[in-house]
Amino acid sequence: MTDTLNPEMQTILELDRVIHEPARLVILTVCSSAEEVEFKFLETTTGLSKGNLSSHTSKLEQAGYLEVVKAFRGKIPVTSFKITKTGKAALASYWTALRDAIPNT
Amino acid sequence: MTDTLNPEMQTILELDRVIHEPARLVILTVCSSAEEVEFKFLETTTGLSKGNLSSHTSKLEQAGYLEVVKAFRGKIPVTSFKITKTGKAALASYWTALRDAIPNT
DNA sequence: AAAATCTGGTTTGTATTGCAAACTAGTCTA
DNA sequence: TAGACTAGTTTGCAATACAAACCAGATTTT
Repeated sequence: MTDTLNPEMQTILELDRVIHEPARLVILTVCSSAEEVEFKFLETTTGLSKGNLSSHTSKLEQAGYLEVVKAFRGKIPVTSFKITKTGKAALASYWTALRDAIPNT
Repeated sequence: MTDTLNPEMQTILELDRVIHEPARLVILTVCSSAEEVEFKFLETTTGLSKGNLSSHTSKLEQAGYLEVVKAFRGKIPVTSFKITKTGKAALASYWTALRDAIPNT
């Protein structure tokens, strides 16, 4: 029993809270595996409510992790999301931090 | 591009929020690696404020994940924590869920 | 022995969040 | 042209995370 927390635990305390929220982690991870992802797709696949999804994507946009692309399909508005470089990097180091922290048994 | 979220992402959306909070994850993980852990020890090692630490441990107690042991060392009160069976189980399945969700690259 | 200080926490107040219900803006249908 | 549908945003509220303030008692100082 020492007096210092092991480093992995420290990194957990410093995890990026924007990404740590499960809904946003999923959104970002989905976006990281495709060129561009539509709002509607995220809504149906994640099961998040529109409102909830909207605020999480806004937060990810504000953080600079997601780029929001507004377009029309015919006359119908379609909102899509693209992960940014910053977003990719942040996600990667989030996963890395976690991977290092998980007890390996 | 399908219409179903992969299962790992689903489990992320269902993560135990009591454990997901970084402070509590650290507290619980530390407690899982020792018979009994003192408040003071957690305070100094984690760097959490007393108040913050107090409310997180209360929450873990309410969830049935931690047992709180109140005692005296001489005349000084000492509060210690022991992880419960439920707590151990919850922590284990939290880690498992995460391990399964982490992209393996 | 009174006052001040220290120890070990708990409670309170506040700002931030996560969430869905309600709303907005426009399109399609009867 | 009224009503329903699509695609999202905004609003209101309950729950959090956090530290400042507080409390009970032990110890030290004057």
